[in-house]
Amino acid sequence: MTASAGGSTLPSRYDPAEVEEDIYRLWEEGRYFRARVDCSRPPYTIMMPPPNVTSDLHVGHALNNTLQDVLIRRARMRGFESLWQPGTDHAGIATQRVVEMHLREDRGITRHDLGREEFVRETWRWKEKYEDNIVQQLKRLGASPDWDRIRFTFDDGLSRAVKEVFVRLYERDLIYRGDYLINWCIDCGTALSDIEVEHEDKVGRLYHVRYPLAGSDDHIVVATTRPETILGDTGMAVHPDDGRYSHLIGECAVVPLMDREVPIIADDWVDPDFGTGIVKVTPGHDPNDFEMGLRADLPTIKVIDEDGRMTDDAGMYAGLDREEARERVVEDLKAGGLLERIEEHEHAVGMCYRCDSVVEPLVSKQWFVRMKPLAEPAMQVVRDGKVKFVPERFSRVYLNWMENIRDWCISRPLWWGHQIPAWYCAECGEINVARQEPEECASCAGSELTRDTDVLDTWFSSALWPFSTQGWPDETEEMSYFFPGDVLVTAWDIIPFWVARMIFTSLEFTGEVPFHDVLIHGVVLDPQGRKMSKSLGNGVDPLEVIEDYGADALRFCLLFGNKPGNDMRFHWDRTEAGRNFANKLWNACRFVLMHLDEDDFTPGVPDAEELETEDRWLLTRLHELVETVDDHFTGYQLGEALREIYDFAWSEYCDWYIELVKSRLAGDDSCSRRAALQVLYSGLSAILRLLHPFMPFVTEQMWQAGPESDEQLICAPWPRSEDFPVKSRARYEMQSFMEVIRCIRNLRAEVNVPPSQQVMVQIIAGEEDRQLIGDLQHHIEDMAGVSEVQFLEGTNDRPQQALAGVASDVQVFLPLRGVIDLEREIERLNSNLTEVMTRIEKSRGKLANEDFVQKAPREVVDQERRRLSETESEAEHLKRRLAELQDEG
RNA sequence: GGGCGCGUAGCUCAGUGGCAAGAGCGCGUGACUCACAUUCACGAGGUCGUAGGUUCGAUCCCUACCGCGCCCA
Repeated sequence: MTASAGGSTLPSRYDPAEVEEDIYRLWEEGRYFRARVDCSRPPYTIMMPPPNVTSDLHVGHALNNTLQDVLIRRARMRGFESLWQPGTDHAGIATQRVVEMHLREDRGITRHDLGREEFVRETWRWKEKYEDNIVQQLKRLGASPDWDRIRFTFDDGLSRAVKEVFVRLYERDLIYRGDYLINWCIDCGTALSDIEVEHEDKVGRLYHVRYPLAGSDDHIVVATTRPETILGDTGMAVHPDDGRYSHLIGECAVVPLMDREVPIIADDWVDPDFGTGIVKVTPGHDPNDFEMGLRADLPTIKVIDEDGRMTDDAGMYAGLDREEARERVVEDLKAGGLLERIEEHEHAVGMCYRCDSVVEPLVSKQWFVRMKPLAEPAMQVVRDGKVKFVPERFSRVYLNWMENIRDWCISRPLWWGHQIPAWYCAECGEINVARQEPEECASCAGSELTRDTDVLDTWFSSALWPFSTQGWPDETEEMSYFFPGDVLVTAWDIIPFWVARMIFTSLEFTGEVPFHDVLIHGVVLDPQGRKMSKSLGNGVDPLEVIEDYGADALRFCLLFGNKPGNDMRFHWDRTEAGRNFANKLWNACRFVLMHLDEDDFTPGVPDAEELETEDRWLLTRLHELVETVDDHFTGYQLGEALREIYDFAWSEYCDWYIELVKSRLAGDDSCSRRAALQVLYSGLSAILRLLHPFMPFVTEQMWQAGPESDEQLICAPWPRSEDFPVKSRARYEMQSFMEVIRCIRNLRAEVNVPPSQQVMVQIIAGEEDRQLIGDLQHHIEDMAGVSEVQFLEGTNDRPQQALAGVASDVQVFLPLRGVIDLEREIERLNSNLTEVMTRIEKSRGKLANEDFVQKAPREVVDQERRRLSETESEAEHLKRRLAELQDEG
């Protein structure tokens, strides 16, 4: 693959399937993804959000990783020592569930048939398989992380970090164990943290129940949506300022069906407007009631157990399923005349975010992280801008969550995960938390120690990802060089799950933020705007897209027109646009290379005196393009950056510049030809380099066929705007020229002159324009199918049988005797004139406004004046032409 | 109840306090033009959700409202 291979040997269509695998191998063999500690260079670090080993990747992962790959590839080209840290997540409960399902379906057994050790071994096998799939998928996508550094949240090193963090937090009294109200998913058989519960509004029933007052014939009425929890009531509550009930505070009520006397207390939390203004307090099964119970020192009674059955404390309802119990309780209340009425009522029901079943709040002995002291500094770094969210609004989501944070329940009764490093002493009951299994109890020296069987919430280990992957708790070179990371790229839905937790653990254990920027992207939805899900079967498999359209097309589709933070719908249309664009580039490259082979060629920008107008224009535009693209990158506006490059490459480079230089390439002037080639190649080279982070395969493939293939594109230097000289005059000239071309093409189309038919064009223009057009005359002939350009004096010999058009102060005539329909021509010119006149009116209106002229910036006013004078001359020319035609007719 | 986002061309979406507001797809007309029909040229299509306000100037900033979606409680 050298320069001599040339463009002519390349097929006329880009076939991604043909090249992607080879190109990826080329990068891997060149070890370009590798990041080394190199203090002579600045580092740039991105931590890949580790995908779960539960299953293959979906397009959401494709978006997430494409964004990261774009950033890391550009950083690499800009000379940073760029680490993209890859890895996967053991995803405790999710993985355990899929493996269990697999065992059930394939072998008809449960995890209990295997036993804990064997089940964990089985799950490791699952992990190996899916991690491998995930890696293969990422490679197909073109992702360029440092594969040598791949980590897993459950590997030895990370497990050591998890243990270390647990022990230290315990020693600092930031982890504790106790009986508290938690969310329990009966179907998953596990505790859930607050954020794993989703609230859904459902229409249910509100039962108004009579509670007799102790020592009185009177009763009070309480509204509840969960009558079965009456069995666990240990108090009643009213708002302290609620005058209706102040006399009841301190009295007792009798819990129906249980004959238990419970106190009536006052608590601020009670909403006087809800129901009757009196609530029952069930500390064992409601989070708010639990808090109230603590405040008023009420006992806690657990009437529903972890299987969803009523406990012995539920009296005669013991053993019933909670649903059955509800029915029975309602019947019995009715029978006892204690049910006043039932009404329909909409209320939020907590559902497990994983299995969608109704969560049971219950009191259970679990491990917790004390959040308040950890949250405070984690909020501060965001308020101070040490961690910046893009878009900024997500910092509010983060702060809002942190402000209302409750202690984090971290224990899970699972087998797949980091087992909690706590041993209980059979003799004295002491909890021994240690990095290694203790030989004896620290308190009583007893030797009978049993380890807690629970494991930690997966997110506990994910929270350490930014530093545990770098060798922490050891003081590694990596820690001091690559940490903290530069940017984290993730979807908004895991800000609380993951982003927040990384920030506070990182601050607690390293004293630093884990990353400086957080780029938030949206969720990829199906074409109808629904979330992709397995149950709907509307998911899009990234591999399928890659196979049909190529990885670059998929990446294009995910990036083009996508704005940070906004969700996006997946559209095959856009994938097709990506494929077409790749093909367009491919062909542009073929064209350039085809001409490069003919003599030896050195890349570079020619001397100023060798440049033609179009060359100066292209170089100027390249200068602007690089600046704009860099600006967009600074703001993480990757979609906009891509759009800029796309527009430039397709419209300006291909449609205009290439067309303009064709004649020079075919001509005899070797000096002009050489200059054209150099500018042509400069443009192509810049486009390939700018586009490489977005569409790495096709760009690398074309680079390999070009004259600089001794170096791979992946490590070629990122373009600098100062490499391209700016000539604003050229931009102005080209604009005028393009207007003239469009005008001619327009007139031709007006009367359906086919491209094959050459026409003669007559032009009337002022001295300056005439000079300009004269210089570019040959281009006009090439690009508008013109056989000859004649310049006319404005006053005499104005053409009669001709179509007329105006571009600013230039009048263009197509003398087409015989095909002109006078009526239609007059009509057309009239409608042009009307449009021009409205513009003039608008412009004059503005300039007539004193305030505008005085207060608007000088440039804006000047620009408006220029615009007016141009439009006025257009109107003049149109009017004159109309007059001529009307005389004729 | 609190917070957030969205509403711009037929569809999906970008965008900006000041050009005649853009793209992709779709649509209409013409062309197999020697890099590319996964193409080229030309065109149609928008009161930038509604009503006020700030401003010399608002699609953009502010307020209210309507419609859609999301998050938190």
